[in-house]
Amino acid sequence: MSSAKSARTANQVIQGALRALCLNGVQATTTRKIAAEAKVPLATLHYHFESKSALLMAVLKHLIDETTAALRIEAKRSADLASCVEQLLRRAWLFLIRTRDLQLVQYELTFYALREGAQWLAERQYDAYVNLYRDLLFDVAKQTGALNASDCAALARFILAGIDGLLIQELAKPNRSRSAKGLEVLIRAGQSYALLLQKECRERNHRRQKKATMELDVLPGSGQAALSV
Amino acid sequence: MSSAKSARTANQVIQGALRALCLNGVQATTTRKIAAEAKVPLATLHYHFESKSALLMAVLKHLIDETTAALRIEAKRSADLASCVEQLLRRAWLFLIRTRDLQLVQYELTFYALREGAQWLAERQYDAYVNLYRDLLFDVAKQTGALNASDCAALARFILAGIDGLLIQELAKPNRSRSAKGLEVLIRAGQSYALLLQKECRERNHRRQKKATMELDVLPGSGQAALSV
DNA sequence: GTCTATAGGGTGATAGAC
DNA sequence: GTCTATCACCCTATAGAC
Repeated sequence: MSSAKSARTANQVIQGALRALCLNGVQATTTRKIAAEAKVPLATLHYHFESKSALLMAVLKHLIDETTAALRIEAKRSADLASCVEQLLRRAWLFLIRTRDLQLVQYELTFYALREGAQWLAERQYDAYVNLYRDLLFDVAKQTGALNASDCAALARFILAGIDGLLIQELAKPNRSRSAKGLEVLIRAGQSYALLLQKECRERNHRRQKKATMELDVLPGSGQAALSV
Repeated sequence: MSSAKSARTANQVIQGALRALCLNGVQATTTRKIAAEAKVPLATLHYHFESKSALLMAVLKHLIDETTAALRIEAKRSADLASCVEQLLRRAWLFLIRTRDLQLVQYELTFYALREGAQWLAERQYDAYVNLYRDLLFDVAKQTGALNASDCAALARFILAGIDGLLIQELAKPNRSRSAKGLEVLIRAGQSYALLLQKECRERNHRRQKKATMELDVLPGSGQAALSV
């Protein structure tokens, strides 16, 4: 039928796959189990997806989109960078813990992607999360002029790494109160790093201004800052 | 033949499994591929290991032991806690990057373990790394009396999480220079956290001493510090 | 687009000779 | 302890009717 119905079925398959993956893990998830969870005949999977691998990659893409969207919505505007870092980490952690099973599947699928020649998808995932955190930080930072975008990206990478590390510890050996303490430490570390970056940023600006004043009637201008990625 | 020969064959199987896992990933590693890599007949696997799953868990155990042993050897004595944190992180990172493929397999196997009812092994892995870092830190900290063992464990967890997060980023989207910068940030963060813990530790000691002096001729003693895990 | 039935092959595990 | 041969099952994917 129409592509609307088709898309609905494809989505139904993805949802079924997600349930099957949560229940069995990537290793033990077969197309038959997916079809059963999605309540579609086995052949329907292969009509909508080129292969099992392609279906699982679609699931990972879905998971990335859902997670980043949820975290973006949960984010609230903060007055300063320090409280932004704090709120961001607290809300992210709360969400990730609440969706523990999905996060476990997401890690499994990421490693699966690395093996299936879908490195691009792992990279996309990485970018999606770094950009998410960077945007949320920059929303606040640009108002106070505290940090430029690339500094925000560096801070975002630090936060992402911290969250990943903490989550993996919680998955490997669950202990909520230990993780809660770890989160507090991470918040402080993130705030300290933000402060350090701000100081460096201010110093760069001062130097640039001084240099610009000195060269004002020597060179015809263009003091654009290089933006390293 | 003797159990010596038997152990040698079992080890040969583990080495073959490791090679097969590096080449194919956990998902695509079959007992046949393992047998081929190990140059043993298929049935030999099942004589030495109860099941494929048991064999893979043995591989993970082997990997944990090898990694912790290597990192322990690479560690050098440091004069103070700050340089201990730095050296520890630098050496660990260098080793992990050099053995990138093994680390990828280790992550895959850990998640596999979580699905195979071998949560205990994931916990053992977690403990092995936390204890490794804690011991290396405490070796230095106890000499200066800077930190007690449980503070060292907290610092160890922070370091472990940071390393894990950094390594996952490098696996998902490889970029050595970006990771190198991330490592520098992590070193500073670890050193800052160490300083914070030292300050707290000193304050605790002062309070305890003051309290002990005040209570000297009121109570009969026992000011043992509680050690939380 | 959806379904039933099945092809074609790979899987983990084992029996039984040596 | 080691090996060959094989079992019994499950896998992904597709052919072809509707």
